[in-house]
Amino acid sequence: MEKKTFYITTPIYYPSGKPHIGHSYCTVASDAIARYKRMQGYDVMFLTGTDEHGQKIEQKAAAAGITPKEYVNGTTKVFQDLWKLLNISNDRFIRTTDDYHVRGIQKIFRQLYDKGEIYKGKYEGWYCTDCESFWTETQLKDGKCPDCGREVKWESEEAYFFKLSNYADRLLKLYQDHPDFIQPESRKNEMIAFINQGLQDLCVSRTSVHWGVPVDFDPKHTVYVWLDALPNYITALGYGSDDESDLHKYWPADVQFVGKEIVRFHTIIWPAILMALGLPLPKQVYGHGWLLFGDGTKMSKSKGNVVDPYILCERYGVDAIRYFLLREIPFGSDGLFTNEALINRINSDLANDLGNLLSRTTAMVQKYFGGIIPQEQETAAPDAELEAMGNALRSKCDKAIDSYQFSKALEYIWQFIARANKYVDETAPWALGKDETKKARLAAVMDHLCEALRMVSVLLTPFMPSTAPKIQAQLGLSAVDCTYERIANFGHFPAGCKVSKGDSLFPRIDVDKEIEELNQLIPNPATQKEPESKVKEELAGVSQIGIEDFAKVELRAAKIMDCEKIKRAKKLLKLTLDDGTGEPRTVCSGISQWYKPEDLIGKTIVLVANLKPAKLCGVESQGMILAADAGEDDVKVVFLDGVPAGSKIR
RNA sequence: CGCGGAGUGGAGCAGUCCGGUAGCUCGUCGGGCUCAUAACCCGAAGGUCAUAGGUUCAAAUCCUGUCUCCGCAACCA
Repeated sequence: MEKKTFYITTPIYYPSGKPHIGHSYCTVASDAIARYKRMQGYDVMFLTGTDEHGQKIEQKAAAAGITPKEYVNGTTKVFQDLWKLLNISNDRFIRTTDDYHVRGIQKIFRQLYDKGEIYKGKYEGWYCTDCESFWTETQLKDGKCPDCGREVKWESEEAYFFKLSNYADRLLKLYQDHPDFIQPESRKNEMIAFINQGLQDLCVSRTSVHWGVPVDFDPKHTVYVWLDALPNYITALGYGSDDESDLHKYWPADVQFVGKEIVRFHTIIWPAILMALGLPLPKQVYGHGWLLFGDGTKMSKSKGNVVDPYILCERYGVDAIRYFLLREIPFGSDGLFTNEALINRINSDLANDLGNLLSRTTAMVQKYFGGIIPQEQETAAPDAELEAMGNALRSKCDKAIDSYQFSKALEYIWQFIARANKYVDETAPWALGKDETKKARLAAVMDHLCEALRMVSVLLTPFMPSTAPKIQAQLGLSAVDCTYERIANFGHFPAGCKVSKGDSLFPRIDVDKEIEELNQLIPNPATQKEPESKVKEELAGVSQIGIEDFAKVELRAAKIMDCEKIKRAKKLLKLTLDDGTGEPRTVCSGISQWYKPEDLIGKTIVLVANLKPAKLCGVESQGMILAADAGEDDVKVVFLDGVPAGSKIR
């Protein structure tokens, strides 16, 4: 009989830098599912990979003086090495630069074009010739290219578009007919709201980006990220190649794990592409939460507050990290990542509960029976409760796993571990050991403890793939004793196992000492100050100007007549100024964080009077006022006292 | 009135859809045990469930207003 299949994917990561703990989180979660399903007997396909095209990579490579391909060869290797370190059991690893993927994408593009799902149109925006980049109005800095600061022009570029706008109804129907398609539930409403705002057709090619898959029938176009990256989930299975057997075997995916920030792409664009191709849709897209730091900020490369998975694995072991990620944070929600929480979990769950249970059990079997539990056993009252819990354990975990509630599954396992520890107390084997007539009872107690640990070890295998075998080795178990089938219920600890006390699974960590050392290794983003060098750089970065340049700036004293918050804006105050001309003048200033309107009314400030007006949050700002960056997160407006409005300042 | 999430004992969370003794983990305090990684077991203290109203016999849970925090969007000219 054919085995049932199970296809699970992670997003393909963008290798423009080193992977951080957030990448690890999603991948470890997927791995646990993949391993669990394999254990249950599924024919599993577990895919991860890297999204290697695009302008950012092109630029990074250029900066490094190497080709984009050389660049991604290096960075992708880092990802692959990390997955190896983290014991990730992916069956395939797709790189969007792989030949088969490129061919698959070209075929998809052509197919959609032939079907009329893709058409040629114009992409418009502000264009910087030097950077060969389009920018939206809002990306511009001072009306100029945010990258190089040069002038930009309103230009249009020929581009291909995917008729995403045609799919709104079908997508809404999809969500309605398959309520589980988007998980967790709360994200679904966001997607519905997004669709109801109106879907635009999607630009799927660029002529300004060269590092990507060329459109084979129009090679000056490069396939843009959506149509390049998303279909990796099917090109990895051979879509568009000579051999599509894997596609037929595994597609549609059973679940696709993605970060909540890309749920939109995976639940709107991706299904629309599949509909256009006439392919079945994934059964579920699961948007997991983010790992946040103690101060609640998101983990990201740009903020430089990346927790290094390598350092963590090196210090605590891979399984401890895997355990923490899956146990601490309910999968759908955001969670805090703190050193304290990590060490606490390791100490209390892994060292005290699990490690210590194994340690005390093996020590006693060795001490009382020389390592082999006698078969002559006598049961007693406390046994029943432990047995009952053991009997229910596997199905409880199955259920939690089926809804991807890792923390729940682990919680059940730990409830059982706690029960086993309590069982030791109830049965007091050290007392039994002193009485020769109680040997049979003692044997039963040891058997129960070893059996509990056996079941635990099997259930932990998907989560902690290197710890589980260590437990089994100390219990003297062989592989055939450690299958999913053999933990359906309690009571199958094999006779004659040679139990021996081994090394501690997880040594206890001295919290205070460790935190101190960690903080030196991993800078705490909450307390870390901006590097001083940056300030110096900025000072040095301003080149000298002549007085004629300064004369171009018209500074005038102006009195604040009125001031109010701009409702839609978080940071902006709208100031009405008397600049001496008699005409009131409106200026916006991003200082609402530091000043209340009533604090400002009546004060006199320095106005940059000849600044080109700009629209901010719908309000035209005719100039700017001077203020000082007084510190890390502090701004002080420059006030003038006793100067008539309109006075020139030089 | 932009969209969304959240406010529950010292900390982190569950419970909210489907009203009915406020629960879990860690921490604190007291006790027990000694097989074990000073681990394990038992017990206790500690919460007006952000706030103000409303519905109800009954509200953390439903409704309305308010405040605060966090993402996203849009702006520190």
